[in-house]
Amino acid sequence: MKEGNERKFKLGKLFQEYVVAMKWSYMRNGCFSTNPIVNSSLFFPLAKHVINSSFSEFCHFPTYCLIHSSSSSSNLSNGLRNAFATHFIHSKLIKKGSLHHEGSYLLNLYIKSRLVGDAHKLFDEIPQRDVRTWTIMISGFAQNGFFRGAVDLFSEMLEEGVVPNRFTFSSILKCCSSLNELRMGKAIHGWLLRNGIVVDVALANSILDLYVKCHVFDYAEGLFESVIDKDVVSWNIMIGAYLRVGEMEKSLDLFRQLPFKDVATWNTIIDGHARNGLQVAALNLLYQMVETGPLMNQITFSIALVLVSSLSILDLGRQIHGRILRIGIYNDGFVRNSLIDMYCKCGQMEKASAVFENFAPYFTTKQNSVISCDESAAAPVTWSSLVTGYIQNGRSEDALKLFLTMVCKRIEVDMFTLTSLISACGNAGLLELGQQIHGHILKTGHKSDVFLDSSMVDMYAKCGRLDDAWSIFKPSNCRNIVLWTSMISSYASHGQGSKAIWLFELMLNEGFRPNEVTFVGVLTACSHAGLLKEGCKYFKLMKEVYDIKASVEHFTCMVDLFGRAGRLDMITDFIYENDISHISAVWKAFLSSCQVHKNIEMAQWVSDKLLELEPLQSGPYIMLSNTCATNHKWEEVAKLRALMKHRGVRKHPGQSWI
DNA sequence: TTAGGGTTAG
Repeated sequence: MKEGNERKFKLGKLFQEYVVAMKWSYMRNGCFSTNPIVNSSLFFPLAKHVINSSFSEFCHFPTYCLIHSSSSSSNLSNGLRNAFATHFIHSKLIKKGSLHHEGSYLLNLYIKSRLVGDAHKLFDEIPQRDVRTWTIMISGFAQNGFFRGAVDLFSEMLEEGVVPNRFTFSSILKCCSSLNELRMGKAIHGWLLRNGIVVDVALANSILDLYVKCHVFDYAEGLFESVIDKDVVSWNIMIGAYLRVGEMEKSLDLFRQLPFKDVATWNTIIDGHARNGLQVAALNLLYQMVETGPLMNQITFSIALVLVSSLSILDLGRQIHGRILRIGIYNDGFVRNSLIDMYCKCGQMEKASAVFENFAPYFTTKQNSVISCDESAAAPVTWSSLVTGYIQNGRSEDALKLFLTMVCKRIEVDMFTLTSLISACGNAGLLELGQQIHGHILKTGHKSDVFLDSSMVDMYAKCGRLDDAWSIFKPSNCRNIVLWTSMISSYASHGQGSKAIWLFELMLNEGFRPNEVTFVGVLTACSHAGLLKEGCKYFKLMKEVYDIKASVEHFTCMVDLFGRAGRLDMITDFIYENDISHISAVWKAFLSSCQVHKNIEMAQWVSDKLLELEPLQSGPYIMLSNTCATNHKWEEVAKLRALMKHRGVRKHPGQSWI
């Protein structure tokens, strides 16, 4: 037998053993019936493929198998299949004693199966490691997000005297941009130039990406201009760069100049518009893509669904859902999650949970302890989306039930979910549950997170525990404007105006720039503490120093401020000076001030203004009627009630939990 | 080169 044929024969034998072992494993996991490999229509073409292929192709066999089975409704995880196959092949190679020759193939396979730890162990066992071996390991680390590890490996490699190649550099440059290590990246760029290394397009693109990610635009533009054989990737990087900093004209200019736009070009430009608040333009671009552009991929669908969510066009969302089903990319984790998120944001919780339920088998397989790397990474996002969806749709109870299910199923509850849950506890006044979740966070030793801290401060404050809120805020080492605002607003809502202002001044001293919400907190603090002068000062500061346009919330705070200070006369001037007489919320605040000060004439005038804006709302009638009642004007009260009845305005009675 | 979930006001 010729050497080549012998090799094929051996591979065929190996394949048979593999299939037998795999079947056994499926049976043990109770997944036999759903196993696509036992389906004969798949089995024979695959067998043929493997027997005719080289060893390296054989190593990709599980991936190949996965591509074919991913559109069927297999509930067996891909990662498991890959991991199993990889371990199996590894054991065979050890028996054959050919780890020496085939080591880098196997290493590649471990990386593809995302078994980075196993790959590293194998890497240490391989006796002779060349550039190839090192590069597979380094890029494997980089692909799986272990950027520091990759950089450490890189320096080890240099110490051992192995000379890196283009691929090594490309991987390391990716790490530099992810770690924001501009200096290291620049050093590598310089080294390449000094040593006359041929910088091909791919490598140039890595450098371009580094400069873009590290925000050195002049370098990026210079490099972009100087690269002669630019490919579509180079263009896409530059287009994306301009979009990220809001340079819409520049990005569109490049977009128009580019003759061959690929799917990534379109995805970049559509998403970039959406992220810059230009949703309608993004939608038009999407339509343009459907008509004249390349075929949409799963990323396009994901982007489109996010766009639909922000525009709340449920019909379009449904159409996209249909298209996703037809194309058969329903199993993509991102697409699935965007779909759930879209239904949540459009208030369609039933639809959202239906999509979620369709994937339930993925998660229940955990009982059989088969959950893959891919799915364990995707699952918490999906759960989190649904939990958050329930909370945002005011269904805290459903959210909490789902949370309990997650705990029972031992699905990792990540920071995103915990943040939403804490916020829900705050809104519902569920102090005990909030404390339990807080305890859970402390026990599991999650890292400090500014989102979580903000919602925790808010939760404790809303549940009346200002001291606990402070004890979260004080030691926090990752303060941002939202966290400061939460604490300032907490003091404000507890009537501790001077403390809120003290904290605000402290924040300014530390160099934080207040946003519109911060000023709502500060103005509320002033109004609750009767600090008329300070309130006016900060309102001016907001507009003149921080260039923040006053919104309805700020105006109502100001009206409230004048009202509580008993300066009803100032309110009218304020309303006309700021040209806000068309905003009903302002008049409502005014009316409630009239009620507090028992000023019946003013209340009458204000409620007339309010009724011009909202003739069918019960609020103005009720508030005016209450003002009359506090002044014992019972005839007026009766007249108002009659008028309401005549105009068909109904007041829904309030209800209390107590 | 391109994609998903979280915090603060009223």
